Amino acid sequence: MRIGKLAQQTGVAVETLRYYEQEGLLAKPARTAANFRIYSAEHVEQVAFIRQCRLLDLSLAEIRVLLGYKATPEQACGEVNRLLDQHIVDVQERIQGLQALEMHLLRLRERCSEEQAATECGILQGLSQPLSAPGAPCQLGCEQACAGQSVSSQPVRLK
Amino acid sequence: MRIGKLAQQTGVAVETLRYYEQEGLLAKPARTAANFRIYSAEHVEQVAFIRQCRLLDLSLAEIRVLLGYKATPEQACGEVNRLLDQHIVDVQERIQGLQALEMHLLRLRERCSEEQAATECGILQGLSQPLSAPGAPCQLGCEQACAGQSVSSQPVRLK
DNA sequence: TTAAAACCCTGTAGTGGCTATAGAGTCAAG
DNA sequence: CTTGACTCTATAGCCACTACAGGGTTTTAA
Repeated sequence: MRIGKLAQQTGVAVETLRYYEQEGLLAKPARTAANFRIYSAEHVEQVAFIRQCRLLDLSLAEIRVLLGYKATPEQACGEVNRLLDQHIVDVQERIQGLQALEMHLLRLRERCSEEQAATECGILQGLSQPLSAPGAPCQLGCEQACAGQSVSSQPVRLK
Repeated sequence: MRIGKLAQQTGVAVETLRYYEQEGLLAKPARTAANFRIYSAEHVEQVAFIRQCRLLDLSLAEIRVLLGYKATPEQACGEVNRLLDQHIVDVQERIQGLQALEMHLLRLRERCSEEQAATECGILQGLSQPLSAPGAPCQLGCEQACAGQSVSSQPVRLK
């Protein structure tokens, strides 16, 4: 099958398939005399695997590792477990960072409920407040609600 | 003050400050005879504002809009409210996407509890399963636990 | 006084995971 | 024989930085 059909069957864009091949995730397919890529059932399976991993937000580097373990089945899969455990921790940390962020945004949003001149806008005022000293509870005027939940001085890794 | 001190005071890297200037977020400062940037107290305030916004994960484009409203204070701030509301919705959607992702990852992780050959590994097996038809409950073997919570066919916008 | 260290400048390339062109060639249907 | 759909390579763009390279300037200490 040619690349368009593989894209259709797997739900992965044609350009992305070429990109995966370039990145060494997808085995190089045979070519026709006119240099068109020709894929087999194994390629379909491989793309499905990659796609599953991407839906779980594994990076291409992590997927490369997993593909390595698939290729050498005699190897113990402890590394697979560790990789997944670490990924789960990463996801959980991102969730926590985003939840703290959400709370700060909601508090900030409360400060301006109606249309008014920008000088009066509690939101712009809240955003204009200078950085508090390290250890201060909250930079956005939500001391009660956000007690102890200060915005970190380094942006959280949210992606 | 020179760029290094501004960086120190605001907690924003020197290169990032130059980048913000290039992107039109930070007003161009005066220069010494030797072409060094010289910043004023207003610059400090502006960088603090930008940093606050970045800590709240607002994009540089969004910050540009907010800076515009700060510069024209007579304008009503309804747009500010709408921008923030949309950003809150975005964050909430990201949280939901990540929580669904976390559940799928935990279910997948349950499938392999010990060291064994990769061929036996429930995780690699789970990741190898072909894409299910649209509407199927779960592609990872967690039909009970994830009932109705199928992994979306498009990757969630997690960033 | 002079040497070293610390700072600053511009410009460019890299990150990840695609996406979107440009400009060309190939193939199937009418 | 032409039209349209498909394919090819190569390159640039996205975001918000980060990290050089290769120079110039200022400060500090011997």
